[in-house]
Amino acid sequence: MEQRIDRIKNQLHSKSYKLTPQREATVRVLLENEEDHLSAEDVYLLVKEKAPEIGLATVYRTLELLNELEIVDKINFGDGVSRYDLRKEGAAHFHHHLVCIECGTVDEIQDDLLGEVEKVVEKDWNFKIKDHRLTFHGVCHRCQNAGEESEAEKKPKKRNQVKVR
Amino acid sequence: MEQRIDRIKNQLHSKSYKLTPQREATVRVLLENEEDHLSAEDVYLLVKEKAPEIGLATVYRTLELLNELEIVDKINFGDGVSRYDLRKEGAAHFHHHLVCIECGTVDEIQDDLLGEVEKVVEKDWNFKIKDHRLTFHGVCHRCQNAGEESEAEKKPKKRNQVKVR
DNA sequence: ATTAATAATGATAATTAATACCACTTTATA
DNA sequence: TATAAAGTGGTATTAATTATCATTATTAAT
Repeated sequence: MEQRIDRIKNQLHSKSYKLTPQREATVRVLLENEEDHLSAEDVYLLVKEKAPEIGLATVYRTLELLNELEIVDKINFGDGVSRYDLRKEGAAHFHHHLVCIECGTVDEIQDDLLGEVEKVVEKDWNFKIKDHRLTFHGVCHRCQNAGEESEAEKKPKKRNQVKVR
Repeated sequence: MEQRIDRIKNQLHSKSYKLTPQREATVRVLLENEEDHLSAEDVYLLVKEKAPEIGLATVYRTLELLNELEIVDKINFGDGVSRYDLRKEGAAHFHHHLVCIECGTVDEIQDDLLGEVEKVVEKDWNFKIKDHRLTFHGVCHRCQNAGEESEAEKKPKKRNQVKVR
């Protein structure tokens, strides 16, 4: 965790930005909720718990900055809000997502599924790929088994689930 | 064109919706601009040229309806507006997009690039895929050749290009 | 055909995510 | 230290979308 913060600090410094306390608090929230897909509002509320004096505008600015530096990726699952997803360190490509249309959960796929596809696109369409977004919408393994599931096994819904309107 | 409208009319009727004059005007705009990726506002302005009495709310409602019936797909390229894209008739899957970060143009890929990938996802993640979104961000063939291009060849920018903030 | 119920529309108000603005504070630099 | 530059917080503003509601079609029932 601390090493991760240090590396992010260096990334900022290398572009002559500072890791201010507000920015650090924001980064910590992102790290502590790495498996989630938080909206700016979500991040704001979580940061406020630890640093109540922070302003919403600063959170937006920080997320925008982190996005420009490719520390986070801004994604949109079609529910009206942008969400911010930390890039995995050392990942060659942005990961993919599985959005469940039943429960709203978003799972991540870290595997590079698009290697071959990207070769085809670059060659056949003469398109220089810089980034990609791949999201599948469907029914997750949990909801497929929902009938067989005992009451005790049912996981509570999380507050920051994606809910497509 | 007329046959296409007829089939859409039937799709609506089969779910007991009517193809009202307003809905038909909206569908016509979508058909006449099939290669574009219009926002609701874009559609509204174009419909208004032919049927000035139409209201913005009706356009939004119609697009929402067409989306539910899977006649159009609602997509978001990260520039803050939803765009509406007609499904190709008989297409097994929603097509893919190439968004140019230089000129903002969106090109479409009709080929099914994800057949194998989807098999893997369904099997390895036990995820029942209903839909997908695949977008590549990068530099289009036109912008890669921009230097070699003569003044006369430069195409004017289109009004409804996607411009990522 | 007339009426009652239902569906659809248009105008506009309300909502909400995101951005702009501006006075103030902190940090770096001459 | 002074002085510029960078960053922040609060709030106003913008802009996309949705909600509301009175009015107008359309359909179904009598």
